[in-house]
Amino acid sequence: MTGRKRDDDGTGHGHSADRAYAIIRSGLLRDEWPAGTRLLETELARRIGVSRTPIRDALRRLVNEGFLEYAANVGCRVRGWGRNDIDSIFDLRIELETYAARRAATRIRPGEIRQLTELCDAMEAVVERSLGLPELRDELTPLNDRFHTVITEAAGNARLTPVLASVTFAPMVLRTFRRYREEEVMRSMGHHRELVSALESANADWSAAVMRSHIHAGYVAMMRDAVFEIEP
Amino acid sequence: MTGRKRDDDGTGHGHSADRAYAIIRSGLLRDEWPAGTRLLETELARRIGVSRTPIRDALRRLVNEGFLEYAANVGCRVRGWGRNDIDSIFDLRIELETYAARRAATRIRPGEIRQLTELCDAMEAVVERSLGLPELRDELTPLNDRFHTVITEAAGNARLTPVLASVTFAPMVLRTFRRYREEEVMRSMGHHRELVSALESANADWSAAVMRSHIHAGYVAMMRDAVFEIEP
DNA sequence: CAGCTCAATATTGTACACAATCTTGACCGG
DNA sequence: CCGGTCAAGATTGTGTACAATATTGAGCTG
Repeated sequence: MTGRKRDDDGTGHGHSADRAYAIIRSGLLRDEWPAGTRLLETELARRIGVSRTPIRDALRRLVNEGFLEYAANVGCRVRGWGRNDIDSIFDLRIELETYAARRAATRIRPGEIRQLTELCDAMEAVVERSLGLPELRDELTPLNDRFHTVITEAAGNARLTPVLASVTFAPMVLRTFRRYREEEVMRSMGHHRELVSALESANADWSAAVMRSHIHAGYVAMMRDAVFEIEP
Repeated sequence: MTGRKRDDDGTGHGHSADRAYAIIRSGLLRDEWPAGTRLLETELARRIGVSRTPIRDALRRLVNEGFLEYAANVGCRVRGWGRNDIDSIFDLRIELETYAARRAATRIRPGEIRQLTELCDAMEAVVERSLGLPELRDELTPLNDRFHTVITEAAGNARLTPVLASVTFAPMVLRTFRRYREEEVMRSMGHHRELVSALESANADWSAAVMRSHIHAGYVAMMRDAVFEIEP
């Protein structure tokens, strides 16, 4: 890890607020609270062992990132998602990541190509190890994340990275690989290798087309057997 | 100057944080502080007449919207804009608003078409009145904003509106009309009318093409005679 | 019994005091 | 004279008390 002595994402505050943010976010990713649950500032403050002030900062960040919904004088609720949210998010990802791949094809540098290749190697090694144990596939998520981030940043649009981060609805996307069938994992790895080839040959249209296929395939896996809540 | 802290409106429950947010945002849009200026919580609290707590909430929102930069234990600075930022933002607007127009063409409802027509009427009335007085063109901004928002929401993608807002609400986009030449204002009004026609005929490709032209034209006006700061 | 009123309670919003951290500038040594 | 060091001041981060507002549920009314 590089020298990051403190929260560095631009909205971080002090130490307590960061800790509260990390703890609450981790609970949300573990589905600790069902959708619609009110997160009470006092209770969180007691559980985490800080005052309400840093809790409020943490909750505001989680609202901004789409984990929670906020209402004045009422507070925060855990956000649920339905078919409509998944459709919206994947639709936007198709637009934005395809745009990123198209631009990256003519801008990416050799060092970034090398990073992508190494990430492919690492992901395939994880796949190899996880053949009978789907839980191990969770290790793919951070590698896949970095793969896409390298392409996003190679696109050379300063605002694209934060926009894409705000679109990617973490609670949902984080578990994508769990829904994949084994052959879909293989196909995903193939897409990654093909993307590297397309980018390396500076072929913008090819790069964009592979990325579009890649995200469509993820959408199908996400929608399969999905059970959605009733939205009020 | 005119900040009266008691009973500022008829609603009676004006939240201090909302009021602080509105006041600071208004100052930022009026270029009250040069880029790089530190906004001190204590001073803002004194000027606005509330405590630091709602000021901090307002500053967090403005950081999230891209008006300010934040550093831990240092506070907020007014964000400056360079050529790279403008390129990035208009590039993203082209992608996202074109996507919105393409989708809206087959989803927009008669009531929304009517709204767009009325907004065109209102904008053209403002243009008429402002022929010799470019300052009056600032009145176009909220109308133009609503025009684009109607199309964005007609696209039927739940996540698109906040994403576009986070890209578009940048301070410089809000001042676009001041940079337009008179014939460019006319062309912009023409684009709006053409968009309504394209949407009304449910022609997705036509709608997308007009929107793309519309934003390209705005980009050219924004870049003309622009003087950029030296970025650190 | 359904629906409403309204007071008691619970929860968020704000103010303020203190702690932690950064910034500034004088002082010192080379 | 220049650069580093460190203490004093300035500014943000956190804790806590109180005010404003929403929620809840009992009691009332038709």
